[in-house]
Amino acid sequence: MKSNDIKEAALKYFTIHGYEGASLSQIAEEVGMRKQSIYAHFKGKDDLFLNVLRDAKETELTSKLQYFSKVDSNNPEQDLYGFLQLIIDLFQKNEHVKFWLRMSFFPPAHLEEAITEEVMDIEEKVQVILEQKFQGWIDAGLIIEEAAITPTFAFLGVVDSIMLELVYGNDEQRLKDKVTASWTVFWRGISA
Amino acid sequence: MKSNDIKEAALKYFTIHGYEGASLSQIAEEVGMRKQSIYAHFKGKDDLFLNVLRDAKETELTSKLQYFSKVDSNNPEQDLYGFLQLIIDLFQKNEHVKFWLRMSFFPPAHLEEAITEEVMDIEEKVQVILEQKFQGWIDAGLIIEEAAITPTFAFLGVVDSIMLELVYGNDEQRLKDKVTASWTVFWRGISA
DNA sequence: CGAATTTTAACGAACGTTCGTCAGTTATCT
DNA sequence: AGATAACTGACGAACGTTCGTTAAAATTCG
Repeated sequence: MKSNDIKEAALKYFTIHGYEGASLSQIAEEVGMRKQSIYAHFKGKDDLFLNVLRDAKETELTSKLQYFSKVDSNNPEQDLYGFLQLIIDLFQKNEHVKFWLRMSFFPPAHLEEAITEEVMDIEEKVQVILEQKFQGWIDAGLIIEEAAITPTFAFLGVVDSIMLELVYGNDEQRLKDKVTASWTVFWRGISA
Repeated sequence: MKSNDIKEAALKYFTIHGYEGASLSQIAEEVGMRKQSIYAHFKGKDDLFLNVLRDAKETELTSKLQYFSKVDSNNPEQDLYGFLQLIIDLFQKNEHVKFWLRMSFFPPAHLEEAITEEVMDIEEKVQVILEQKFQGWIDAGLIIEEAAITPTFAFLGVVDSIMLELVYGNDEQRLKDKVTASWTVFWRGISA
């Protein structure tokens, strides 16, 4: 399907240059066609963007949900650290994640509403699952006894900070060190 | 000085729409002049942008350095939590910070090198000071005995995650909860 | 002091370029 | 043959930028 090639190229340029900075000419050139031919597949720039956005959302969502449905151990240390590694792997092999991050926090103004809706949808689902997990571990006496929302938010914070370091991403060693540091302190801060 | 009005308006539009999405027409209109008049004060769009960038850098740097030179107590809990509050205050009353954050992580491609240089300069200075502080607290037995870089990186991670939440910024209560959660877990994870 | 001169800051008009988009035509492929 | 998807050509609008000009403010000089 040629539409997928277009979306792939669009993803690349939207990620690097943002919505306003990405031009249909560049995207078309990457695929090996003229920019007008894109209109045989999409209604226009917005339509193309929103399609890429939804693909990115699905990648993001299913990867995360699948991880937590797969692992079901009573080993929070392994599960949580594994999730951090999943994020790192996803980010490095899948351009969708960087695109998703950029558009989550700096969306094109005229599409902010549509984007925020999708972002909040994921955010909420992940938070709910994470909170349930933590509640289970608290009940099992595996981590400190407190409101489940506390380790949930703290962990989401660790995830965010690692994603930022991934975006920054010009120093592999620094990334490893920051992950190790954040994880060490976080785990000490919640383990019973 | 009219130049400052221009820079102020430019800061606003660069922050909201990014480099590519901000137009000189809009910026000029905000100040009450035509876009051509901007060229009496700046060589062009790049020159205007880099001037705004350097202002933002100075605000960012002096605020942070000043905080750590002012407080010199043996109370890391107070100092560190105060720093988080400083970040939040700065962000909410000063548009420079959001601009700085956006351009740090998603710079316009053709200015990436110049921007990265400025960003790394701040990053490094803050890290050095923070690491010295932590070393002092470790030596005084106030926090866990380990390599000073560990709490430093972990704390920088907390700062980053809070800044992201500030950018996201559509839920004041959620911000407070995330700050509280991250801080609680972090502090428990490093306090002796 | 007052006149002459330079500097500053704004302007309208226009430049060449690129943007996203639409219409009509040709080529490809079942 | 008919449908799909590519093409060429053209559109108005906006972009950043340069030009020449004007009016006012600041500076220099007789």
